[in-house]
Amino acid sequence: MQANLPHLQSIFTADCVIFGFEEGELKVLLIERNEYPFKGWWGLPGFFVEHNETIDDAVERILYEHTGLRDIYMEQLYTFGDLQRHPQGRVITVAYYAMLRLEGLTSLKPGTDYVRQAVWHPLNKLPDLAFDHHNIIEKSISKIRKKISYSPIAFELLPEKFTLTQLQQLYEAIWDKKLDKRNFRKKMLNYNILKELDEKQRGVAFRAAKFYRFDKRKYAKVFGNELNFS
Amino acid sequence: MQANLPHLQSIFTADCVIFGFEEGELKVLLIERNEYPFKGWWGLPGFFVEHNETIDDAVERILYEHTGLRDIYMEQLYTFGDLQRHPQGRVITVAYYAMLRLEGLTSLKPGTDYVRQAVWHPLNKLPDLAFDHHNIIEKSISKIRKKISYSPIAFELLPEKFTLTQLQQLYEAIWDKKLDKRNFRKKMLNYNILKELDEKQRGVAFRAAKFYRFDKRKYAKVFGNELNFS
DNA sequence: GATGTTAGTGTAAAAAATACACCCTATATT
DNA sequence: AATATAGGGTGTATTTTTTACACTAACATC
Repeated sequence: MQANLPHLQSIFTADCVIFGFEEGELKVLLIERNEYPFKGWWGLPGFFVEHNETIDDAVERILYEHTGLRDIYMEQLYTFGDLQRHPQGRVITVAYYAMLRLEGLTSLKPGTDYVRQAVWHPLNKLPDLAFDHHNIIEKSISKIRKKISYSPIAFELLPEKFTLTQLQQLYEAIWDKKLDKRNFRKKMLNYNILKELDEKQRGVAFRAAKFYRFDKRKYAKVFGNELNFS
Repeated sequence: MQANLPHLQSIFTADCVIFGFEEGELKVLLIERNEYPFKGWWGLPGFFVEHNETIDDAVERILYEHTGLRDIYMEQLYTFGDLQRHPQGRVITVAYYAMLRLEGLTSLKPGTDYVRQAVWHPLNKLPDLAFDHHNIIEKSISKIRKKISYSPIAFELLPEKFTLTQLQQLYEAIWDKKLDKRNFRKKMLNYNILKELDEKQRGVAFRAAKFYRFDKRKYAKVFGNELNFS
């Protein structure tokens, strides 16, 4: 594709799909590539896995180098190994995903020349992407939809303190579907994994909403075991 | 570990976790290795992925070479890349799993010298296994437990025609838990994905049970969409 | 025809899910 | 000060789903 392609450093890489939620919208973290192939394109943070590091370590390192984000718990999504996914030959990539609270994470500083900038993009208006990254993002979304059905990963995407409306909007964004306010609240509160705080919203031009916090201990009790059949 | 280790042909492999169900018991397909490392040990069918084949193709080829099994739909489970999982250095392995009807699959013929024999082993008395294969099997089981909660993959593990009791025993084996017969039947029949056949068991020393068949079309309608929230 | 073994069935009670509409309250506007 | 605006917050009746629970039916064998 381009003259001065770098040598392949290994035949497998790790990619990160980082989701964030802000203003009722799901976003994904993309980087602008500063290196061939796909120089100048947007893509997922991702790079070669070194020979002496585990994949888990690699993906953490790569995310940090590309975006400055640290200590993000990522889960493995899928491994992609199509023959044409990389223009320089078959490169297998292990994709990981994570969900983040988007408060205060607006300015991201890449720590490598391979990346020009890292920017949150709304999921419903993504640019063209390098490699098969569109495909990887698709797969992540469908995994998240399933997962949120039986485990409240949603909390990862919200600030520490959140209102029930924010929580509901998040579910609505992930499922792309309106939910009933009263039923949603009833169900959520019945799980008993939310802790009501004394605090309220401030400076809003309408009745202020109560803040809630997610109770990790209770969560483990409720969702630690499998779904029930009988 | 051993003198004449073969050269590493690539740094990643694909492993197969094949589950079968027979006589109320879950089984997994293991091979006896005829090659270092772990010559003489039991392990999962697995081998190197060639440079010009997709992982999906590789895993299908490997399963065939190791066991003679063909046209088995396998799903990707997880990619394992710990530094110590292979004695010759870091080898990344992509594990796939599948579930099979165990009728008539008793005699398996390996087609490669790497494998001495392929044998079904009951899940609850596995021998010591090569590499991290115990770990891989563990992870497969927990995936199956989750998956069966929201999609009836159980049918893959039963013969074409099965009785409701067989179906129930399968669920009980996967969940390691007794279920109520009446409730189980009611629920299963209510899904409307079973077709009652005219046929009955024959030659059994007690009241013969009706056979059922799994209706794929109806299944897609019922389980095609996600779990519901509101 | 007695025995043993699994197949097959119903109902009442409890729990969960759903559909649905109005008043509350903090600010902004006039 | 009165009013408008916009989201916050709540209850109930109905339906659906889940659960707990025990006996008779059918068939082969002795």
